[in-house]
Amino acid sequence: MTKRAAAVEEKRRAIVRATLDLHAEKGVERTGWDDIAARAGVGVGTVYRHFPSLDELLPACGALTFQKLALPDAAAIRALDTRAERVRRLVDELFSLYGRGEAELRNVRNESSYHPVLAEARSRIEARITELVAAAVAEKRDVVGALTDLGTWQALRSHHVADPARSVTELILQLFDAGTPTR
Amino acid sequence: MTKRAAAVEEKRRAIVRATLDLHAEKGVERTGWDDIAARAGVGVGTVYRHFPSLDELLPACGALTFQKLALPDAAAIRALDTRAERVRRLVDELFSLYGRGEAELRNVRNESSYHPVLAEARSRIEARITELVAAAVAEKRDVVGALTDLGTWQALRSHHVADPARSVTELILQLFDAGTPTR
DNA sequence: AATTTAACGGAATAATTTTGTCAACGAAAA
DNA sequence: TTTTCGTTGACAAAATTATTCCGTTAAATT
Repeated sequence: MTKRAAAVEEKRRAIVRATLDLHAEKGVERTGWDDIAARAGVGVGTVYRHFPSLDELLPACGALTFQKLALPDAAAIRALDTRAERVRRLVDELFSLYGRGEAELRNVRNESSYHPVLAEARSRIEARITELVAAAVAEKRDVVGALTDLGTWQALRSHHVADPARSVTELILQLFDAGTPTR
Repeated sequence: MTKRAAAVEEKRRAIVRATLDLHAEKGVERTGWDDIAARAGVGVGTVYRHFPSLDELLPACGALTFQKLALPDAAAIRALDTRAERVRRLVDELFSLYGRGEAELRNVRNESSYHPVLAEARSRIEARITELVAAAVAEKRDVVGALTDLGTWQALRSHHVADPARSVTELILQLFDAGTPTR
């Protein structure tokens, strides 16, 4: 009873992967069952057999997504001795997170308003990011939070800044160094 | 023939305003004719009489929106003598633009992919912003562009930074001042 | 005042999209 | 060989969205 089970599991995986792809491409709301079936190379009936409703499908996607995101741990940052090190690490961790989860994070932001599952994912993620920032700096958390925010990263990205992490790290450190603020 | 015409014009205005409100609230795609009619306090038939299709309605909204946005003029920035002044002015202009057109600019970004009208508006807006940045600084346009981008502004906003314009202006000026970059 | 004209409203209808089912099929398991 | 069970995709049901139509109303015209 194993060849069969393997095939089933494979289809299940294909369906989840197809769903994730489509979500990344056109968002959660605009992704329908037929889309998923077509993309996964299976019949609609099969999709329904595995996931009777979005309440089964979305969590399956969510699990994979969180696995992919691999939210960084605040302890690793807190453990570092100097602020400069912590900031550097913070920015590196966050920006590589954004890099590997760009589409997912975008959807979570854009569609959380009308989908509870996404709203919950969003607050989980944002809570963790807040922790990370708090672990890195004790002051100016607002500005640091903003400079390491997804929105800022996207801005750096779309303006083709060569090394976003380096730029932001330096900006933040200057922010603290600045004994005599310019002007 | 004037009392009638005035009433008609008033309805027309109500419809456009309702549409803009709804777009701001839930996006263009999720706004339907019935929504618009209800919000404007008119019948669906009336909406159709004034705007037979989205091809009439959206441009009407667009015109009002661009009027509201009042895209800043690059010449005003270029005319300033020092870089510090130009940067300060750039940030002020852009951030107040973002402040007054937050919802509209968000939609233009989020929905430009599936609506040509929005795509065109987007490129018009972005072209102008690029001009403004170019008028303010000759070097590091990428980073300056990023730091004054809508995404960055939204990040500052959501992180409750007290005075986003001041913060960013200082960051940018430090960026140029920094004789000896930190570390 | 009577008549014409044109906008209005919104129920009714049509079109589209989305969701969900099912009987026939076929390959693995018994 | 027979049974079991996942698969399929055409099809039905439902929900959503778009569009029309005509009776009503009020301004304009005569």
